[in-house]
Order: sequence, then C-alpha cells, then structure tokens
Amino acid sequence: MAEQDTQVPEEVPGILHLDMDAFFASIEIRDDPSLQGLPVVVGGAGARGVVAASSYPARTRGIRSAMPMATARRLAPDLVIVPARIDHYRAVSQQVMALLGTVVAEREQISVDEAFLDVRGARRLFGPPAQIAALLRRRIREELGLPSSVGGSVSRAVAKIASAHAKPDGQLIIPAERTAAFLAPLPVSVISGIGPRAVAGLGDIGVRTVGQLLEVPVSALRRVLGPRTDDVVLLARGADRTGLGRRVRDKSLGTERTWDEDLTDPREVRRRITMMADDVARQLRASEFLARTVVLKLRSPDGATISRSSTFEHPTATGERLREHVVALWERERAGMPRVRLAGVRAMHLEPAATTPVQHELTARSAGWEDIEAAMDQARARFGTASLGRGSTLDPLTRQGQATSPDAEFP
DNA sequence: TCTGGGGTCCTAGGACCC
DNA sequence: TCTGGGGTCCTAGGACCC
Repeated sequence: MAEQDTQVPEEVPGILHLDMDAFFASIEIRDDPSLQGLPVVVGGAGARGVVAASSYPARTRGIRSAMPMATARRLAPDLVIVPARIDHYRAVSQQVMALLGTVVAEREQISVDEAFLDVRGARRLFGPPAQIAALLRRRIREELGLPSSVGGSVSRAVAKIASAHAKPDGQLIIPAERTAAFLAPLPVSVISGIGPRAVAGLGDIGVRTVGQLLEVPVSALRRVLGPRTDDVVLLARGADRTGLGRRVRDKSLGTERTWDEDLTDPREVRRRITMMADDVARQLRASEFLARTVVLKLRSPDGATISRSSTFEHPTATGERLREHVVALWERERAGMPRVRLAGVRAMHLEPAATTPVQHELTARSAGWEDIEAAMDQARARFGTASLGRGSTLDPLTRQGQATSPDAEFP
C-alpha cells in the first residue's frame, strides 16, 4: 500500500472545466424546437441592443457575442432575435449544477454556464477524467436536453482553454506532458486576464503566441503587463495549481440601463435612478445583504463614463436610503451631463444582513421605510411584481398596472 | 445606427489615525 | 520646531470576463 489517498497523483489531469454551449440560445432552441437550425440570437432588439448569445448556425454567419444587434442583422437578414429570459436561464443553470453535484462533490461554479470540477476523488467510482467528462455531458444532454463541452488538465487555466477548443459538443483532456505543446501555438488572448489592451501591448514587442511569450525576457513582459506579469507567466506555462474554492459571497450588486434615446430631462433621469435604487434595494433584501456604499454610474452620448459613490453612515437595504444618496449624487453631476445615454446604480461593500446590527435611525427622514418596504416585499411575493411601486415613479404612460422595473417600460 | 448588462479585481491619491 | 511611516477607509477610474 505505497500509494495512499494523501499522495495525490499530481500528473493526472483531474481538473475539468464544463462549459455549456451557446447556453442562452441552446435553452431557447430546446424550448422551441422550431428554432432548430436557424440563426438564433438572444439579446436586445432595440437600436442599441447587442448579442448576448448566438446559436452555432448564427456563428457560421460571423455573429458573435457582444456584437451590436444592427451588425448581426446585416450579417443575417433572417436572424431570429429572442429576448433574454435571465431568470429562466438561472433556473436551468441550477439544474445543471445540481446534476454535476450528483457525480462530483468538489466543484466551483464560476458563472451561469460554467463550472470547474476536481474529479480526482471521483475516479474510483466513475473512472478516469475522460470517462467522467463523457458521463456528465451525456447526462446533461439526456436529462436537460442541452449541449455542453468539457476540457481537462492538471491546471484550471488549461482546462478552460481546452474546453473552448472542444466546442461545440465535445471534450478534450490534455495530459500533463502535452501541456506545453498544446499551449505554444495559441494566441496570448487565451490567457485569462489578457484582454485587447494587453494583446496590443504584447504585439508591440513581437509577442503573439503563448510560446513566444515564454521566450521573451520577463523584464520586457513586465513593462507591458506590470504587476500581473508573474501570474501571466504561470498561466502560460500551464503551471497554476490553484485548487477549487467556493466564492465567499457577492461583492456588489447593481443594475444599469442604456436607452435607445438619450435622456435630456433631468427630472426623467432622476425618476429612472430612483426606480433603479428601489430595484437594487429589493435585490439586496432578497439576497439578505446590506450595502455600505452606493455608486451612481453615468455615461454621456460620447461614451465618457463617470462613477460617483457615497457611503452610508449605517449599512442599509432600504430603497429610500439608496434613493436619497443616489439622487444627491445626480444633483451634483447633472450640470455636467446634459444628455444621459446610460445610468446605473450599484450597491457595494455588502455584508450579510443577519450579522449586522439593525440601526433604527429615528432621527432620519427615512425612519420607518424599512418596515414599509418589507411589507411591500411581502405584498409583491403574494400578488406579483406589477402590484406595487413607488408613487413618484409612476407616470401616466406606465400607470395602467404596469410593472415599475426599468425594463418594463421598454419591452 | 458602433459598442449591453452583469460582475471582479487592481491601482492610486487623499484623508485620517496612531 | 520639525518630522516619518504604516494602516485603513473612501473615492474614482480602468482593464477584464461571461
């Protein structure tokens, strides 16, 4: 019995990265089979809408995520645009993650459609990593009707790169000894953290592939990448051995909106950010967090973006408190922002509501709002989201039983 | 008719405390 | 009278990811 469980065989590619294929689009196609084979995208149909997800038939026409919808329409005049149903996708996501949990205990969800799995412990029961990957993909296909891809490696970063190469509907396990050969010819942009800026900077010093990056003196890389250099080199070698962790908790939570037509009336801006503050406060209460700071984000038509933040005396999840601060920030900035293309409200520095002592701010004007808004939450839960809203945010156009969320007014 | 909405992480300066 | 530096919080902005 020389090999004990504690002696983990490092060279087994035991880290899997599972990535759902075209997740939002695949769900819509599954739910409406008449869309099968068509260039389907999920996203906003408005003038400033963009593609959130595209089916593979759409991709063969050159359509990509984050592409302006106008461009996508030009590429595919027969494009089918399906509005996003985020709550539905989140629910399906939970089903996927629950299914993974029946096979692999060690897992870390990293986004709505991706998870890392450490399958070293599951090998005795389910076989080598490639077999586990095949099992997971088959079950997701049979039980949820959705395609997925899996990459495997000794390294998280390489597993993620491998899953991208396995798409669509495939799997690719990279043995430890083949890691360098696999990475060398790939563009540096496959490394997480290397975005358009870094790609341009590396291109200036003649570095385009991962292999080239490893041949350049670290001092030259440091001038381009700064303090990230050591991490990038580690990832480029496929040498990261970060284990799986669980996200501790959310760091921030917010909402923002770009309008098809710029807002020019300061009162209208004020009304919109008031609704957003209420919406964010509702999200805080639903997730049982209090926020210490609230941020107002504004973008003018030329793309210039500013953020202005304000910190509360006591952490809060009350819409009235968020509104006070965010409106005050707006009043300070409105003179310099005659046209508003985007506005957003984000709550930061969250803490769990349960462990934060409740502050009854009896001297504040908003005293009592906590109770009122809690009652409104309950009423909403019973009668639906359309039943209640702040009086001042209702205008004649939306009063007729419409919901008061920002989305509701621009279907 | 150029570019969404949800986020995370990092840097950097100034205030303030010790 | 003149003086250092560490730690932490707040604020603003930017790169990046899905």
